[in-house]
Amino acid sequence: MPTKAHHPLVEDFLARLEEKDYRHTGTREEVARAVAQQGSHFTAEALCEALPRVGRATVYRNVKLLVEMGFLCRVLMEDGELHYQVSHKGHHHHLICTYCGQSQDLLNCDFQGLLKEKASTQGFEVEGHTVELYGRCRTCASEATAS
Amino acid sequence: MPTKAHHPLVEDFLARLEEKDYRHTGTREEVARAVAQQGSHFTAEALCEALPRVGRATVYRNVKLLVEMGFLCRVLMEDGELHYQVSHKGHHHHLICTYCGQSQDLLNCDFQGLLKEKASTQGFEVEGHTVELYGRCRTCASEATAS
DNA sequence: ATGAATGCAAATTATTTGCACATCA
DNA sequence: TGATGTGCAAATAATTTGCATTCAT
Repeated sequence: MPTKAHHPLVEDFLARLEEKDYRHTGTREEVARAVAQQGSHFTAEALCEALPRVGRATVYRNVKLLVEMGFLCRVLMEDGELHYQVSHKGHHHHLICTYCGQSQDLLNCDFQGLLKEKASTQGFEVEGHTVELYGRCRTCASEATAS
Repeated sequence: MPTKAHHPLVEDFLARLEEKDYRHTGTREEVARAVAQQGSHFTAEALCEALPRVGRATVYRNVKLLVEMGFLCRVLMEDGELHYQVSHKGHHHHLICTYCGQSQDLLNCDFQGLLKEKASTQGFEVEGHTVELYGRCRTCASEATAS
């Protein structure tokens, strides 16, 4: 018997499960809660560690579900490692700080039109895109300047 | 004793090896040649298959070297599979057709300025970025229209 | 000669799958 | 109850590593 949600992501996930005729289980709620408590981005492994009582396979199955439902998105790190991050709906891109590792979203930035226009000059119809930006965040930038 | 190169990528790679004090071996040349003969993008596995006489580990080691030297770049497919593709130096992005699988480069498209400007409003200093575009290429688009 | 490169097999890492058991509707 | 979900352990897939051997300089 699931507890009250207390977190928008958890609530939305549970609501959507019902909508899609998936079952609302205690384990799914735990996974969603663990996701909500992670930092800006995390690995499947980190989730497993945060959920020692939940089997790895189940963690992976639910992460996949969360991705399919649009609650999580995949983030490819510069070194090729795959991370996940809570997906802010709508177009957005990731600003990944290579100094402290934090990731933030790039807001108010619509490339879709520009991308489509550029690609169309080569006859290519853009249907989707991913953008990852690497660099240093405000904090790390100011620390570098200070020292 | 290595043969004459006959392909810019192979020649450039061999030249750079010397420059960096790596050894110019027959195996390295074979790997470079196989890379040059791949389609627009390929997996490490495909290279291994094209080079049955070369050990997997060696293929991986040399792919890594090619990436470090900037001759190859990683391409993340929509399904998460990692491919490689010959890197056209300078900024460029990939147009990956999800219908036929071909990848082409998006030319004459400099986002760096725009990206930096947008990110700077959040105090983020962009140092690098990746962009992958998914959609359909000219050929697949026209086929879809025709049918 | 001697240190780097290679091949092979074993080790890792990340993820998926089969199946018996538990749980939700 | 009856299907869906879960845990576990085994299976896979992708990549890396250890080490004896080979090769380039």
